[in-house]
Amino acid sequence: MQLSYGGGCMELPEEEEADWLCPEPGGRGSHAAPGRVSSTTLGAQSGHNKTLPSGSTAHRVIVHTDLDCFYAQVEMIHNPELRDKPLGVQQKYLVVTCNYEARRLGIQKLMSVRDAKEKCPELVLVNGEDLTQYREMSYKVTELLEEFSPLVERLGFDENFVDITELVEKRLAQLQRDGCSKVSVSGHVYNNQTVNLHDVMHIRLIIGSQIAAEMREAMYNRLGLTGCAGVASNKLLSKLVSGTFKPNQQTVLLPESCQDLVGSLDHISKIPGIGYKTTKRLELLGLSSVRDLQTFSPVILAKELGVSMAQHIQKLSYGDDHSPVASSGPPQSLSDEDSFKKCSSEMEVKKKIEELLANLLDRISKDGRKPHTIRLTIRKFSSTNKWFSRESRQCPIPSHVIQKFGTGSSDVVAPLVGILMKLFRKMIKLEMPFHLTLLSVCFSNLKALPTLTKGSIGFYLTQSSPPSSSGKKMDDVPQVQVNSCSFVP
DNA sequence: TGGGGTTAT
DNA sequence: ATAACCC
Repeated sequence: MQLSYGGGCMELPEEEEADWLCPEPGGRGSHAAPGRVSSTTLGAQSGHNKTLPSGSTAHRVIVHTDLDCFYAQVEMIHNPELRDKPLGVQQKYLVVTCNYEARRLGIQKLMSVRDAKEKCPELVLVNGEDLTQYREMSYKVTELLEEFSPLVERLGFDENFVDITELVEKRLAQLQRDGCSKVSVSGHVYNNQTVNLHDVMHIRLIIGSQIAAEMREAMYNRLGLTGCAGVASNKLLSKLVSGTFKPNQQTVLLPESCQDLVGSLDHISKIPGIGYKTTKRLELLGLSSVRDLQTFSPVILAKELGVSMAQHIQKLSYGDDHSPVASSGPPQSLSDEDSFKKCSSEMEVKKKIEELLANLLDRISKDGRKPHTIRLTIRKFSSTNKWFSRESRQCPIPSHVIQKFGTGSSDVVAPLVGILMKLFRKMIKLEMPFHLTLLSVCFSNLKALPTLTKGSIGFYLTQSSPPSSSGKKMDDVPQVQVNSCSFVP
């Protein structure tokens, strides 16, 4: 089967199609009570009816989406000439991602530019150190997915989790009302497992696969982006299964294949949530396969990692993950960083900080919210270094500086540079030689502007004393400090 | 090894 | 403030 799109065709695997006889079309209680997921009654096969309480975590349908080589795709949309060429996106000395043309020629993610050029001299490289266009496209994707369900959680710039449980229940109810005829899976079924049309969870997941296909179609038609999707009953599983058929395909996991999926991972470090450090500690305990972790003594594991961590990762090893899809909403922090070979004088530091700050101020003004905390992070050069060690200092932003954020051209730069240089001196003694390889500035504790509702104190204060638009001599005029009031949202 | 992000301690 | 995790 092929789905055709504006710009071409996308291959999708065959549909598995079958009749699904609806036990109880349109009958009793087909409308869900507000606040709860609609009851689903299974006719013929079940001896007991099942009801999902609102917020139940037991029968969720989760989609994980994962764009194909995201940065490279954005660059190709921007410059279609690059379409048919091997393309890599470069940050400093690294090719951080590349298109599939380049992958066919042996280029891999995070390969050094040296190795990449050696492997493939025709490789076209574009600089991807400025993330602006990627970030913008990334949020367009998240917003598109939010049209399906408000429960969308971002993971990096190119992945999202969507909890579509309620949407699935609606469609299920609609199918039953229609006296439904057919339900067919979209995309792959993990393990080629046979769908049991008398199993409601199978039906839910199949409906989920259709929704996932609609999501991918919308991403392609409206944004020009291709990607993978995985459908399963929790975040962990949806993420693991989305990667099983790689470029631009989707896969649904039925519950019976869960153990096969986690068992297919060749190492515990492949479980999302088990990172570098935990992997090392588990290896010291002699654990390397997922089965090793599943069958290891929980008591001894807890002695090494603490009860909480131990229970958490052991559950993960079974494919158990009850963590909710937490809507990301707008970002919690905005940061800008730059790495370099060497920075060793206060003047250079100040210059870099001013650059980072200028970019951040631009971004924060578009965001609309105001940061109440600022942080400076550095990385010191060290040959024997534990290689990624950063130090940071943060402080509140004075309220009189916060005021000046939204208001266009006001001079917020000087006081912030002052603050950042003070933070810098807390970490670096200027009388000692230093050698930095990274500087980063971060705005956090972002607060929405107070909403001026009729009746609020803020409303009348700003009505009687509107902000001056002169922008220059605001310091002479006593300003109403709306943001520092205790009634901000 | 980049340039971002998040949550837990 | 750092350390862990994710991409």
